[in-house]
Amino acid sequence: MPELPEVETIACGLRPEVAGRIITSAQVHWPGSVRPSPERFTAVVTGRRIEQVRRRAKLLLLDLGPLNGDSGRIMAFHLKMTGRLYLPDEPDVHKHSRIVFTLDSGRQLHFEDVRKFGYCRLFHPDEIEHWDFWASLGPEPLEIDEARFVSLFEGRNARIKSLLLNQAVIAGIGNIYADESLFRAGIRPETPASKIPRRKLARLHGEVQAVLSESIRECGSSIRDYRDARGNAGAFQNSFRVYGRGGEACVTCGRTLEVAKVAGRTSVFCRKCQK
DNA sequence: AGATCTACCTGGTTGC
DNA sequence: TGCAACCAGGTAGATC
Repeated sequence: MPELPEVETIACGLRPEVAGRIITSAQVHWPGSVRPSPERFTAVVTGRRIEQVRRRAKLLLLDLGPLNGDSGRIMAFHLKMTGRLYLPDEPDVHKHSRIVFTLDSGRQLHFEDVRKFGYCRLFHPDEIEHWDFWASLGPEPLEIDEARFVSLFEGRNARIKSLLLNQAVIAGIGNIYADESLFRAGIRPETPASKIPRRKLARLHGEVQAVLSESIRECGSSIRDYRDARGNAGAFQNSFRVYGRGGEACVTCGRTLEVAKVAGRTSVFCRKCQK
């Protein structure tokens, strides 16, 4: 389930292989994975140079250069839960390959997605700002300072975990890093943000940044589907303190970690260490 | 404003 | 072994 660190890892892995390369062909194997239509999608991207590989929130962006004097395009991938973007060693079409790009280097770039929740959308550079999802995205958690971070939550009655997961409040955090950050900050996921003292929100700012940075350093977390651009697993799952550990002992106090649904998501926390 | 539910999907796991 | 039920989770959209 690619969140910010996983998408960042994929972007870094992809960059040296695809930046500067020209897309010589694109095949769409599942129409629902692309917008606009597969015919249009293929026609628009073919022949363009991939100029940059970027990330914004959980979106992986490929900036495509102009063709025949037009404005260039942005390809925005959302991997959702099971999406993968990678360069297989051998050209091939796998069972869940939804889009296969062939590059002028001879290598292929695959967008695989078992559950078909992910997508790739095409935009004109000045058009992406009008995309509702893009326009609604909150700040990047690694670029925001403490005061601004705290101000995102102050006076809000929603539960803190719900706000952390809300991409319009802060962008890029999903279930894993929400639970891990809240554990480290000593805050229970169901706590209304307005009830959390300022100093604890300040601490949460530090812990969110620490968890995300550590995970990026470890090339992300691999649970089931996630792999980086070269097909390798990340290692941060070995550092999980609460996610996926319901019923096990808290690493800090030994108490049994509890599981609850908060904001509709499975949430794991320690009743003793998180208040 | 915010919570809750459903839909979108498939594959792995669990339980009988 | 077979098969059904359940779970994972990001986002949109509807409803209260």
